[in-house]
Amino acid sequence: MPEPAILAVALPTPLRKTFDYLAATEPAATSGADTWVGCRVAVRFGQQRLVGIVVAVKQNSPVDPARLRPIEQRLDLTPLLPNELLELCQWTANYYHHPLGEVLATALPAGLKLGEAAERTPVKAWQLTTAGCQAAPQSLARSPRQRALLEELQQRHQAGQELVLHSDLLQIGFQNSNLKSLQDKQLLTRQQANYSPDRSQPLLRQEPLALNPDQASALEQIDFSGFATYLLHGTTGSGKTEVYLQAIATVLAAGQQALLLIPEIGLTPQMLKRFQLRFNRPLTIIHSGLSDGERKQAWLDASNGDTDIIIGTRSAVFTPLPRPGIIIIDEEHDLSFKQQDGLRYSARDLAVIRAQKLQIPLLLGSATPSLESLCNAYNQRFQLLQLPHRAGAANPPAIELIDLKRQALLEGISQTALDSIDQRLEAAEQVLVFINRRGFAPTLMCHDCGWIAQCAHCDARLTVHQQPNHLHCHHCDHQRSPIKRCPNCHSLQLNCLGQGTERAETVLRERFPQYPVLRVDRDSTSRKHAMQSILDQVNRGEPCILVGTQMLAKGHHFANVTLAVILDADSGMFSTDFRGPERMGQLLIQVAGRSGRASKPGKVLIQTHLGDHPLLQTLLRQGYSEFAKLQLRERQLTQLPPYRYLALLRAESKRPENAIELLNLARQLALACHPAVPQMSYLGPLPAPMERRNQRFRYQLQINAGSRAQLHHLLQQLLPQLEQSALSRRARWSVDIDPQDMS
DNA sequence: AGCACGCCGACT
DNA sequence: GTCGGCGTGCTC
Repeated sequence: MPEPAILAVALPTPLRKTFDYLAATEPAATSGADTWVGCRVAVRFGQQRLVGIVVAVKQNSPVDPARLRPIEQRLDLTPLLPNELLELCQWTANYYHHPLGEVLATALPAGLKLGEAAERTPVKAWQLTTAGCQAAPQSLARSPRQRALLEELQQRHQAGQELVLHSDLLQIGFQNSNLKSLQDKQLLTRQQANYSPDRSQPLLRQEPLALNPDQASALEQIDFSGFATYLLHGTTGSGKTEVYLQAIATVLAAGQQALLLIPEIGLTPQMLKRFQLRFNRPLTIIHSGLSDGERKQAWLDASNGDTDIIIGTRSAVFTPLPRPGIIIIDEEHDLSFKQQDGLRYSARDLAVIRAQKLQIPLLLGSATPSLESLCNAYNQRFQLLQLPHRAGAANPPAIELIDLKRQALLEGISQTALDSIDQRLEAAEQVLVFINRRGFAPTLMCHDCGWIAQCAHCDARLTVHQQPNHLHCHHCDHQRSPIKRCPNCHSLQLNCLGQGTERAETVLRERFPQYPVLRVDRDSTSRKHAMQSILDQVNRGEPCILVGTQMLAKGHHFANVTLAVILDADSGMFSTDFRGPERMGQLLIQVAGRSGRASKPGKVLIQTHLGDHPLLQTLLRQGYSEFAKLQLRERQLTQLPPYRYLALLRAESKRPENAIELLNLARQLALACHPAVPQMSYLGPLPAPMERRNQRFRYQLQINAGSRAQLHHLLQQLLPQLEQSALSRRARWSVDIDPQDMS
């Protein structure tokens, strides 16, 4: 009898290694070594039962054979993860220095991760009974819908279709009650069917739009026969989506699948509708509102090749694609493509690796590409495609700075801005007021003694909210009742300092009482359908003022907005994060893009105290590309990404010394591996920008390297040593490769 | 991470 | 006398 094979299993634990188990011995379950890899197994791990994934089969193990346990159960007879995805996960684990088991757990939908059967829930379908096949439709003359239904089913039956999907029947206009009636008459029975897509219709449901020369040229340059990354830099309103649609049409026509990644709140109903109306092909959307069951279903549909277009957020980069044709990332600069906890991966960067492995094109689109991507375009790693003009007759908005120095302000809004708002409303047009802070005011201060309302758990001020009236910490979610009297000097003179969306809303309502003021931020849109009802009202086109945060800057199309006012352009320029200016530039251009998209000319007013700032001036006078070049030059001079490669070691603990000592050890170990030289520098341990957050003290050690290979080599040596130290258990710590947010 | 084991402080 | 705090060690 041959010895049982040994399986290397990746388990969802923070340990950076796989564990060896003996394969089950029943002959049925051990048919051929190859089929093990990519299958899930249930195993005992210490005292717990876990589900892991077999990543290799071998004949012997470095572990004492007596200590090897057999697996408890084989959960898949055929690999759940195709080789290509498993390799992508392995690459991810290496690159982000994260345990493979946790990478795989991130890649799989929750149900499959926990060991549920990899089966799709059968869909509801109907089948005619013998009586139903023979029944004369005329016998149902008294109920025309039932008669029509019977005729429909008999027709399909004659065409050889036994099972008809419930959803198909609803879609062509039949009601649940019609089906129920025929069921009661025993003319049909309920069945379960496996979903199988109907691709008999022509690919296009709707004629594509005519491309302008820029769009046509961009599309022509995409080589669908192999791997390349294309950076589609298209001004807001230049028609990027049409390029996506036609690129997708090309791969669908070749019988392939398309994967489109979008930012977390980026998928507007308008855009979704365009994709649904364009193609007669199955389309799956993977969004945050899906239940675990729906997620599993979507994943398995993609895996079985039963869906042709997959639209999803960050984690959808791990969707299986048996017939891959293209990957597209919309708004590639968006921060939400980088996961900010646990496995801190960038879906954009993983997409590059995946497209390369799959030998398919990757299309990155943005009106404000990240400096990383622009740099890759300039050094020929990405191919730059440009759409410099707005589609149709739309002209770019006129952008003006309002110098706030010496200006009288009404709660942060200048007279110039108020006058412009007035004009636009009088002209029956709409206005957008952007302010990147929710709540009423960011600070509550005692006028008599200077006391400031602080969060009890963080080094942060409590934000004043008035709807409902309370104080709220935006960093740890701590809330408390409003304060009327200063706890320090008992004065009643408590002042709200600074502006938030609620305050801007209040002021604008008072100043423009005859027009509706609609606030759009996380608080005002948390109720279900609240966002939709606001959008509906705006789309009716009547004059109104929209006040809101970043939520307004993402993707929406407001045909009648002709003025955008940015209340505070300065905060990004003073940010502790070196990416602050880049983010601010992107935000300004994105907000500006909301104004005047149709035939009406748009205007953008930017309030600032830094009117002469060279970055702002370049952005306004020469556009985003020149602004980006200026920023890139600065990054080169200051030795920062994309010219250098960063890793951030973060540590936090209730007692500050635990985190600091851990990072001190990390620094020592790092220095032992690689002394500090210009090619490899260490910064820290330093307190994080907010030292105390949620009752924990946070510190970081930044490693700045001139080459990726050196950085990874260092971490490969450093992390196992760090893990072995007892200090590593006294603080929570994590590694962030290519950190996007340094806080 | 989970879970067990082990060793000290304030409770029925 | 025990319940439970968290420090330490281990998981094929």
